[in-house]
Amino acid sequence: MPTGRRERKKAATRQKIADAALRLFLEQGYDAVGIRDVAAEADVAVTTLFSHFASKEALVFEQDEDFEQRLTRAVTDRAPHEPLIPALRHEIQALVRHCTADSVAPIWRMIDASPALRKYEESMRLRHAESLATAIAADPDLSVTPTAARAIARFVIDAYSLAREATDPQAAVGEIFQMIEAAWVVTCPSANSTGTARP
Amino acid sequence: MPTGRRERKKAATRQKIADAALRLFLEQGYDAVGIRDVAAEADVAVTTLFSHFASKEALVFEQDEDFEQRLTRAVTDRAPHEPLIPALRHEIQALVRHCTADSVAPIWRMIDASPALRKYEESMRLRHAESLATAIAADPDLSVTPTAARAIARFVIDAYSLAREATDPQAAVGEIFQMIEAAWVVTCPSANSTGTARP
DNA sequence: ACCGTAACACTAACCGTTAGGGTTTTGAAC
DNA sequence: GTTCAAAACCCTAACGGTTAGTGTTACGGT
Repeated sequence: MPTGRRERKKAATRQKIADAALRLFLEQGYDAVGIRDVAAEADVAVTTLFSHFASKEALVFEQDEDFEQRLTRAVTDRAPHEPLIPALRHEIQALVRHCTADSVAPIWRMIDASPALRKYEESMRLRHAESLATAIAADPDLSVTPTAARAIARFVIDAYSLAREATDPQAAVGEIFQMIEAAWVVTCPSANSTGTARP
Repeated sequence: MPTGRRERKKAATRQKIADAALRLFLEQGYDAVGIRDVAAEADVAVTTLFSHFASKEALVFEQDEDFEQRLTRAVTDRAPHEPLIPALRHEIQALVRHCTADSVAPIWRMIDASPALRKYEESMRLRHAESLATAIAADPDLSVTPTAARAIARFVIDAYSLAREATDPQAAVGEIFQMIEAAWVVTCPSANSTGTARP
């Protein structure tokens, strides 16, 4: 039903704001740039900015819904009888690879440098873990208690978070997922071994 | 060297502020009470309040250092050759029991109701996990990689957080620690089984 | 052509937090 | 005791993120 021009203009405004924000943040530092600066640079009113982004921090984590969806889809969209943990490991490996790439490295350096952004990222991760837990608990092939589903979901998010900060991110993912695999196995006594290949 | 009156007066002021804050928060709700209200109720200046507490949220989590110390001491002060995970499980069980007691239940209900407080608690947990990881990595009896130590520390903190929210907190601690035990075992191939007794 | 409404703008404020600068209290050295 | 430095406290004013209130414009469906 919704045709097009309005939505295109809205999306353009949102993008214009996000671009302006990221540019200023990287140029001058997150804390040195005020909301009023961003709004001026994007040529919109402050209230307009806040109608597109819930907070200053949200300007940086513009596309965090992608992250959430990729994780839940790794669970829901996997092939029938494909084991859960390797699927999640694969997805986390891809996500870690993506966020340690050179092109986005300055952004993550900025995030790590700002307490406000770190805090925001942490609370985001809680949301992600809850979504992932729901997806795991909803899978009919798996019969796990709600508590076990939540625990595994947190562990997986922890793996992402820890790997990002590790000196060798890929190796850290492997190491932590070996632990997650072991934790997973004890939740379902009838489970098959799933092979956490790491030479 | 530091004798006494000054410190006693300072501690008294701090306590007066914390008491006033908690009273107002529980009466009227965290978000409905402003810093200026708390300062007025405690009969101190706003700047004085902030010289005792780093933020509004810190008024609620007044004694979070206890939590951190109890966890790290559970690692450092355990008997020689006493296995790590059961010691941690025991401590977490005590902490969960404490924070689900009726006397403090309203406080935690208030925390769960306020996004700002939840966010603050989450970032606190990260600090706690980092301290715990340091304690684990520093234990000469254990030979774990830094990554494994951090992972286990996070899992333990997750256990606390998840158990608090579970319908049966004690059972949740048991369930999650079974998983942690399994994760722990794979980090040190030469480890002994430690018996996660749960009938 | 018309109307409801989504998107945007402007102003003015609220609230947590901090800087700047001053006063009193305390502990200790003399 | 007197004196002195520092600690603890107070006050005012502001800064920066965020929101409410109140329009105005541009779009889309009828």
